[in-house]
Formats: sequence, C-alpha cells, structure tokens
Amino acid sequence: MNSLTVGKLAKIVGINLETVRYYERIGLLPKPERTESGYRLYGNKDVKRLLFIAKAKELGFTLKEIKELLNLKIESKGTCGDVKKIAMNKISDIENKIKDLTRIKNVLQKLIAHCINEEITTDDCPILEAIEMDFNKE
Amino acid sequence: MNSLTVGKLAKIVGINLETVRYYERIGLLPKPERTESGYRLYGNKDVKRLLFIAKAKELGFTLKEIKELLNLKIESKGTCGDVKKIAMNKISDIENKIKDLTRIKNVLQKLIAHCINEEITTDDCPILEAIEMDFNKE
DNA sequence: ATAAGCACCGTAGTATGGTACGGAGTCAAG
DNA sequence: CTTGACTCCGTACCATACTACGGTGCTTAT
Repeated sequence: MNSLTVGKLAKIVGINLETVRYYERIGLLPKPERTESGYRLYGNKDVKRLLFIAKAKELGFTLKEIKELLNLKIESKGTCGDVKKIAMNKISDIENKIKDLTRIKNVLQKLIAHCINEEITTDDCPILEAIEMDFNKE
Repeated sequence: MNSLTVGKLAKIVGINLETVRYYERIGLLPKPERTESGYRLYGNKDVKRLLFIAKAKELGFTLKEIKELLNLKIESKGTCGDVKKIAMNKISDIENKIKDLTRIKNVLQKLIAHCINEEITTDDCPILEAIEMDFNKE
C-alpha cells in the first residue's frame, strides 16, 4: 500500500521531489513511513493530498490556508462545532472568490461578444472599457 | 480629476505606497502625470485599476497574468480576433477555477451537514474523510 | 520661515514558495 | 561486484511580490 518512493510520488503528482520534502518540512505533508535504510514511503493518501494542495494553490490559497483546510479533517482536539465554524468561514471565502471570478468572466464574455468585426484593431474595440465599467458594481 | 498623490492613492486602495511605485516599475500601473516638482498624480482610473489588481491577486492570478488581463483592453496592436482568443482562454481558466472552488465548497458543506452533534470531538466526526472522497471525482 | 509631514529615488531587505547542490549511502541490473 | 539511478540531509540559492531605508527635496500649517 505504501510503496512509493519520494521520486515516484513526485513524478505521479507532477511536482519536484524537493517540493515534497519542503512540504514535509513545513508540516503540510505528514512525516511518512521509512524503510529500514531511511527511504520515505508514500501511499495513495499522499498522492491525493498533494493533488489537493496543487489545486488549492492555483485557486489562490496560501500554503498556510491549505494547511488549515487540510487540518479541518485531521485536527484531533476541539469539537465538531469548531470545525463547523471554520468550515463556514472557508465557505464564505470561497463564495466570494466565485463571485469575483464570475464577474471577471462576464466582463470577458461581454468583451468577446462585442468583438464582432474581427478585423477592427483593438484600439477601436469599444468594449475594451468594460472591465472598468463592470468590475466595481457589486 | 487627477488629484491624488501616491500616498493618498495607496491609502484609498489600502495598499502600501511602495507597492504603487513597485507596480509602476514593473509596468502594471501606467506612468502617472507629474506635478512641476515631480510628484505623481493619480485619478479614479488608477484607483479602479489597483482594486482590480487586488481582487485578481486574491483569485490566484500572478501579476504577470493580471497584466495580460489588463492589456486586453490596452493593447494597441493586433486585431479584435487576437483579443478574442486571449479572452476565451482566460474564460476557460476562470471556469476551471470556479469548478474547483465549487467542489471544495461542496465538500465543506457536506462536512458541516454531518457535524450534527456539536459535542462529538472531531476525531469522531465521520465526514472528515469527505475531502478525500469527493475531491477527485470529475 | 521653519518644522512636520509628504514625496522623490535607488537600493537593500523580507516573506513565501520553491529549486538546486553536493557529498554520502542504498538499491537493482548486468 | 560494480555502475548507474535513486535517496538521504543540510544548506544555499532563486523568483515573485512586496516593504523598508535613507538622504534629499517639496508643501503646508503655525
């Protein structure tokens, strides 16, 4: 089950081997089993965890925030009530992100929609002001 | 109209004054007007631009990517067709981000939903495995 | 008219998130 | 039984995105 060396794990997930060690150092990855000779041994759980980390990073979460997200399921002291509170905060953060992304997306779509004549230079593309016009309405 | 000094601009937007200068250096903010004595003068457009930058950063865009987004409306060579292509790519990036965020949100909501007994310690909270279970489907 | 409070500039330092290096030990194939 | 690929570890270096510093000049309120 836990049969992946650090190099293989890194390759599967598509990250640098040194990054895996780095994540371990900062406590983002749990300390893995070791072989007799001291080699790290990883399993499926680690693959999933690293994939989660990669996604969450792309979404603008810092490693610290990702740690918090992951600790929501690992944290062993405190009650479900605590987890609930933290999770609810995370959810509202996420909802705000989705709202902002949607807004940017809408502006880009409007921009495309108005670029009907493909040969007009962008200088004359009237929608290029859309970002400013739209972005700050709630 | 353009009546803000760099310090006032920074205060309005809620960022460090040095950051404004930094953004100018890397070309993320246009070079502003100057007073006779060389003081920078900013206007409303700059406020909006900085607010956009701040949002986009939170959403996981790098400064380089933000520059690209902003250049979609500033770029003066190339056709609307080019803008369209770039914008469409950005839209699909954004859609992916929204998908991933939604997935994480769903997991968190499930986690909350199953935390009915507020006094059970998190060790026993059965949903704490949800992140792993859910995250990698589609 | 003078001192407090900004702004100017270049340069240096910091935090985060990696990435590389190098000398030594381990493993697996020929 | 050795050679090549992989691992170990600590440390050093890197890019990105700021943030601070410090000497000097401007501006404004008393």
